Amino acid sequence: MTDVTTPQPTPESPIPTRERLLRAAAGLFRNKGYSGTGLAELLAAAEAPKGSLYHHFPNGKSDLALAAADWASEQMLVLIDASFTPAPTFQEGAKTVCYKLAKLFDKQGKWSGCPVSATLFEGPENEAFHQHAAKLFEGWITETAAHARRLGLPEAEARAAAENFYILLQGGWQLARVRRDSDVIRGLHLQMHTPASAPMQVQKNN
Amino acid sequence: MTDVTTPQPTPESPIPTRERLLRAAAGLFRNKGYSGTGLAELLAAAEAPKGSLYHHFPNGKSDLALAAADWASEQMLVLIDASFTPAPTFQEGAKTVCYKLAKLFDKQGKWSGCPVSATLFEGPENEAFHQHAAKLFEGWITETAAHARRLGLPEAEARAAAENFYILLQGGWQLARVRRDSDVIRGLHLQMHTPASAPMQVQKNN
DNA sequence: GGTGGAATAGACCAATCGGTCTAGGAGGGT
DNA sequence: ACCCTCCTAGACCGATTGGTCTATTCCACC
Repeated sequence: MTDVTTPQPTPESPIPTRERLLRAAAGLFRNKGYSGTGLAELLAAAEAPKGSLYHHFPNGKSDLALAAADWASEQMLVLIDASFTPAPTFQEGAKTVCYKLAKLFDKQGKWSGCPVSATLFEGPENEAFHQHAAKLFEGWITETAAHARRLGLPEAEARAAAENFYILLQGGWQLARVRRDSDVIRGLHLQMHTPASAPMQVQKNN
Repeated sequence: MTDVTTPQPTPESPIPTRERLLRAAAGLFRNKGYSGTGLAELLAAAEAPKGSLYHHFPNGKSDLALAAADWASEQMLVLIDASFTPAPTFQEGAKTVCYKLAKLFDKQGKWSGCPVSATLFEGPENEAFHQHAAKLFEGWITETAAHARRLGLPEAEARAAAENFYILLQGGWQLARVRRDSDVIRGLHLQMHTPASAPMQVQKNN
């Protein structure tokens, strides 16, 4: 979830080809979709020749897409953990996730979509792609639910809260993208379903 | 938002070519994305020759995409109006929208994405595409906000409630798609942000 | 019945697609 | 020095892409 767009081959840390490919793929797929990204463009962005691609990912574009989705998903999990672990409450953790994501969006001027969905939703109508996406998404929810439980939410509510948070995040992500306004994401936590909290008042930024 | 996938040239109502193209485009783009859909496949689905496409949409695929997004958006607006107009409260209207959408998904076995975002988010990085998508999305929100106002929500809350509903809908749509489970959408209204309502308890389907 | 525009039909095109394949370079092990 | 393996490099391929163009059909109108 860090800077994805630029491979930036820093002299002291020459990013290995395989990871350059992953980063370029994740970045491009997020912006232009799986089928919207050509191999030529991808290889140019990764500064890698075609031979390297098919060496590291024998099945070519589809292999790369799955791996790139994994990579991006992992970044998201790291962000989730980093946000919830030090949080005093689930609400606070969720808020931190929103703010971190919003900040990321601001930093990298591009308004990319969710990497996993962008990569895997279309692509070939391949069932493997769909199941892969499903697995990654459920991973986010499961991880979030674990934090919810740890932070004191009862078993039943924990999973529901995680799902709800995920839904808000995806929807907000999309609206933020279409408006190019990261404040949409920052405001999400105010909308969160809080089963046993005080009645909240609407305080959006517009 | 009705049956999109099958052009079905019923003998008594021979759907005009232009609309066959729109339906086929909306249906295919939802499933495979803009760049994931080839003209050949599209024309086959619409049972129209290439000449007709470029007659009705001089700029070809991109023109068709914009028009198809308009068409799909209009269907959505109809569904929104049909749901909110007879509703006694905003909550009830929103619930109806969810249920109608879920039913549609069940009926047409395919788990397509949101037509507007699928069509317009990728596609060419074209700025026109982005602005078109933004306009359509805001249209949904504005329409929903109008119903909210009509149903008694104070001005400030009306727009926020509409936005929140839209965010939930988009997020839920995506989760439902990845799980192939329309109940996700049916359960959305329970998650709705209800500024001044009684505390709600979590009642998800799993 | 003829005429003109709207619409249909599909052959055709350059460009690009994803993918294959061979050749060469880099570097450690012996 | 030699080899062997990992990786890079890009020429090359058939298939498919979106788009153009000409010919033909259809039908309302005079």
